[in-house]
Amino acid sequence: MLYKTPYICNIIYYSMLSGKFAISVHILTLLTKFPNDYLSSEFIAGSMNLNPVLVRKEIANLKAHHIVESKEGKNGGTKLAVDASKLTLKEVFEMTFEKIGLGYAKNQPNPDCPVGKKINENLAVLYAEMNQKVSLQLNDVTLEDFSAQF
Amino acid sequence: MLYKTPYICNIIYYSMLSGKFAISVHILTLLTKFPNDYLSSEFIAGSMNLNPVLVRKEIANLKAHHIVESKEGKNGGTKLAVDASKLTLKEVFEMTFEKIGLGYAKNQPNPDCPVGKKINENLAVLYAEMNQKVSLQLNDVTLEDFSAQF
DNA sequence: AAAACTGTAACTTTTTTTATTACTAAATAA
DNA sequence: TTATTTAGTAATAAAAAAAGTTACAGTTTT
Repeated sequence: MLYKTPYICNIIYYSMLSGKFAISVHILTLLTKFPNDYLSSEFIAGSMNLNPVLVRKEIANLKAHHIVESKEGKNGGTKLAVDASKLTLKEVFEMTFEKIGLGYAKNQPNPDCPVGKKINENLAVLYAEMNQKVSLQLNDVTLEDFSAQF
Repeated sequence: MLYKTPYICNIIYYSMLSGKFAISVHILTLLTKFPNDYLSSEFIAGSMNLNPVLVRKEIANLKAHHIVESKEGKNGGTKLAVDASKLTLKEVFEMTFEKIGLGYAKNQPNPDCPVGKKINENLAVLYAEMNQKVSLQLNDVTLEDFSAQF
């Protein structure tokens, strides 16, 4: 009897690409430039010099947000599912789960120290304001605007 | 004959702490709270739950910018060298070499693709504007303001 | 002279990111 | 109807980055 892998993944493992926003914007710009074609992950990966599997993972996220659609099989690929003039970079920003900020120390600070106890909370307030300002900025740039620069 | 290490380091190796800004702000807040004491790296590390050597490395950077001073030897440590009401978080931001942004894809994009060729340049323009807005925000917060929250 | 610090080099370990391999499923075209 | 191309995704491996550790020279203070 042949053992067949059951094609199930219990461990939810998702590569956390460091530049998710940059990668998503790159993908979306390409799709905007070729609005009538289904672009393959291989082609997109070629423009980004990135592994095609990682491109497909990012596309999976964009698909979950219904801004692109894919077609499997020969001549398959991905194309834009929305109007580039209607999609703002703020929406892309939110889809990539990214947050602006200047980081937190990795370890949990000492709760017995008055500073340690509240440092992350106070930094969070500072960073929240940053996010608000950045969101306003990104809300003014549509994918069409951004793509028109190329 | 005993071999003695020559106390020279040719390879410039500097741990690139991910939350340099957060760590520096934490250190500076502690120094502001205890303006009359030289705080040891051990003490600071205890509040941050971080290795003392890493604290000393961050302090080295702050020293290079002349905003703190250290004293070696017994009862030594670090204290603020400037007025907390004169130092803004924008200055700290700049000292930690941090830049706001949403990242770049790690690999160099394909220069033969019109999008790959210009993607980083166009993202940089976007990010530059973000930095400007964030700088304006941080310029309004002094170390004294921030520390007063604790 | 002992003790308590800073400063910093040289590793080591851990964690995070990125890449690869492998295979299922789907769609197309010859 | 069969070969081919493509998406989707699991599992693993490799590479890179971050954090931690050890060790010790040099400084002050007591």
